[in-house]
Amino acid sequence: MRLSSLTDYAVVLLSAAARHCGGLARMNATRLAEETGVPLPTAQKLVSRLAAAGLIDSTRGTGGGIRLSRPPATITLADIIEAVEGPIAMTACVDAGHHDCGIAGNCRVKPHWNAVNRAVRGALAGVTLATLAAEAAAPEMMKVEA
Amino acid sequence: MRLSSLTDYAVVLLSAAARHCGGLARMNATRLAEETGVPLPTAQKLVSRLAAAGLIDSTRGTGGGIRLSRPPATITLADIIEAVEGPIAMTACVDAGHHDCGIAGNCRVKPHWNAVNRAVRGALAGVTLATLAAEAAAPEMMKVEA
DNA sequence: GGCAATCGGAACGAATCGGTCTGATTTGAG
DNA sequence: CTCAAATCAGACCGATTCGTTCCGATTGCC
Repeated sequence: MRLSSLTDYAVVLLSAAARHCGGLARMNATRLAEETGVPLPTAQKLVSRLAAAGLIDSTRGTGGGIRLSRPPATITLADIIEAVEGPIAMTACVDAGHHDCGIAGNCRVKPHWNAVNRAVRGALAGVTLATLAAEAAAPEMMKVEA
Repeated sequence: MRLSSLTDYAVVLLSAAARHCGGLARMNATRLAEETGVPLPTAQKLVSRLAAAGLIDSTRGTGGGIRLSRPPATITLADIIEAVEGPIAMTACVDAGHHDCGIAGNCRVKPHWNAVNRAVRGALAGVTLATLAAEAAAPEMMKVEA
């Protein structure tokens, strides 16, 4: 129940991009890496995936770079996670294409997984990049959940 | 963003246990494995973890077995996930004891992760074992989210 | 006191994830 | 028009984690 560190990096990179003129200015992966501390090769890899998912527009060549393809308020955490890790499927049952579950017919829990899936995805879709890029959080958010 | 297959198995096992006399009758790992299709060694391992987490009471020796330590309605999906996978921490930042994040001070996203964490955990805590063990789901729940 | 059955922990193998390197493509200057 | 610099894009390799399997410790019955 932990999202990969690549996803964490992706959020950091996108937040940094969003903070620069609201993401309208053209950035490149190298500068984003320097600014955030994310290793450059990793940042390049993430840029590729995010571009493939349509979250950012990338332009090659000298003077090229990347840019958010949508306003930060319309990019949700669920979008970012799906772009980096693939579809949000809590169990293999839910993921289309994986029907090799040994339990199969006996599994009486399977019908409930989709509801769980939607609940989690809904929670993630409620967080936008605009929120994540905000400078300071409310004090209550600073408290570490023990 | 997918919970491990062990967690999936744990939910199946606990649901099966809950269905037998509301979990009051004493079951053993072998029978649960036969009934659900979960491999026996895996079921045994899960029983150990669930017992260590206090979700079930286990008794060794001939005629021993396991039993839910609480009513199914008071056991949430979040409890099961934490028992099998450990604390629900979406990022390494949130998990206490892991402070080796290379970004550290520069990371302006970190304050927001706890809020995300609580949102996801809240969604999981809203699903109880009693719900998961119910025989049939509403028709809308059967629809696969493409 | 011996035996059988059960849970509990430790070791092995496999798969996925993260990081690095090299190549293809485009723009700008000369 | 040609060359060169800069950028994104894809392929390879090592490392960590996950899942499985096997063996030992403990308990109750005979």
